[in-house]
Amino acid sequence: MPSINVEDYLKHIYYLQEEGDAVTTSSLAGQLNIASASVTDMVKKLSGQHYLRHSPYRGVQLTEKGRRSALKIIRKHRLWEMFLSEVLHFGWDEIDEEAEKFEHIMSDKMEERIDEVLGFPRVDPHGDPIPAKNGTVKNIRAFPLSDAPEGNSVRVLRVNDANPELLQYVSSIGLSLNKRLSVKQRIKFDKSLIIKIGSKEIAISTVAAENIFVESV
Amino acid sequence: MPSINVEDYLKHIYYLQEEGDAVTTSSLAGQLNIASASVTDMVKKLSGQHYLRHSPYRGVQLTEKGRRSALKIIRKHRLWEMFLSEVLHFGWDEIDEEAEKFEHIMSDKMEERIDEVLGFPRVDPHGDPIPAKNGTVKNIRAFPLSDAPEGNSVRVLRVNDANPELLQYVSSIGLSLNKRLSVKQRIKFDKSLIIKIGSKEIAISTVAAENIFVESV
DNA sequence: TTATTAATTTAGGCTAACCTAAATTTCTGA
DNA sequence: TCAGAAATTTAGGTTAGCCTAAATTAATAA
Repeated sequence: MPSINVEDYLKHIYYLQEEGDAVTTSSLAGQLNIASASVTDMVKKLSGQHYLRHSPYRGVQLTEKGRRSALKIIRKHRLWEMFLSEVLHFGWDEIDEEAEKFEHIMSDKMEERIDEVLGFPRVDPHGDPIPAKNGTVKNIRAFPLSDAPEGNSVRVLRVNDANPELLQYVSSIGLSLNKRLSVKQRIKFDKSLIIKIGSKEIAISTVAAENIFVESV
Repeated sequence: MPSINVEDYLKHIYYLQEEGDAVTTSSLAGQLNIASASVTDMVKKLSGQHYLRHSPYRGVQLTEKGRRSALKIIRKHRLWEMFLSEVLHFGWDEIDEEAEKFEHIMSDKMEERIDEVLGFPRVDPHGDPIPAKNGTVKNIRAFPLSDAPEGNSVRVLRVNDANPELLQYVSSIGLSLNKRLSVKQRIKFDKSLIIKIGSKEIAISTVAAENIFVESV
């Protein structure tokens, strides 16, 4: 049984790997908010236990064993977020932090019960896919709103949950999962956007638009 | 904020104190399943933080601060048991173990949400009182079934939750909270009892009878 | 190409909880 | 009452994760 710490390392490595870049000691240290030297230690340990491969000075890559462990935790995390949202009525800006702790102590039995109670959901409240028990993850085919061409009509599929303030902001302008909007204008100067939601036109910063993922519609 | 370990010590000290006997190093070590020497270490630390008073070689006593911390944890534990039972339909023999982990990471906000969802329950699924937020605990006036005189009619108010097998056994003979029964006969030889539940007569061991708490009716 | 900078690893330490073995104190029963 | 047994504490050690500072390797820009 991996320790809570090991689980956190694996989860963050998986996330970084998903973003496409190489997973380096410092990117991991950044995610976990600890010193790089500590990461090096742990990475050696995890490599010894075959959770990942480590080329010194180059980076890290999950093995199949590591990937499976990471997905188990991510599944529990997202199911628990869903539960907090649906059953205990927590806001979508609160659930990520709460779930950080629970994912590690949720028994497999509780995972199943919650899955049942929720009706076997496929995505969490931010639109992130919930990995299946067999390790499959649905690929969400969405691109960042910041890449949408002028005039495009799109639908919100996912919002990055890493930043509670972003989530609050997104709610406050009337956006949520599956809402439609269109890109009125792309401002060259600062790369911000003017979007139209319903009848309202709203200016949105690049940074926000980079964290809202949409599909054309 | 007390650590998970500190919380566990305080909780078990509270339980032992409640049983009436002096709380000794070895009784605590027994509860926590660790060596006595380790308990001595921690007790010194907790005494330094004014959670308890320690007379070397004599025992330990919670301070008001320690009592309050213990009750906070016990409240979370019992609310969580209730939630597992009512919402996730876990059996009463499973919930204690599950709750052991959650009590330590449940935020105050989640505690309140769960309290609400459950309708502000006063007792947990084993009949143990749920301490109020202000630190009050309702005293359950029940005596062990093993003390009930022959011919007495009683009602089950509480069952000791420390032993899952006992709980399974109690269910299997048709007993649960608030069920009525009467003591048909007390067997002198081994101090076991014959009780009548509905129309069934059943022999029950002393050890079981000592862990079922009832009131006369 | 090479010198500087940036990233990574190594070395040496710390802390919280645990352990065993040895020393000390308290309890108990003849 | 006092000697042996039982309980407790002290002493010294372990492990997992973290840290800082120093040494090493890789990347980059003149």
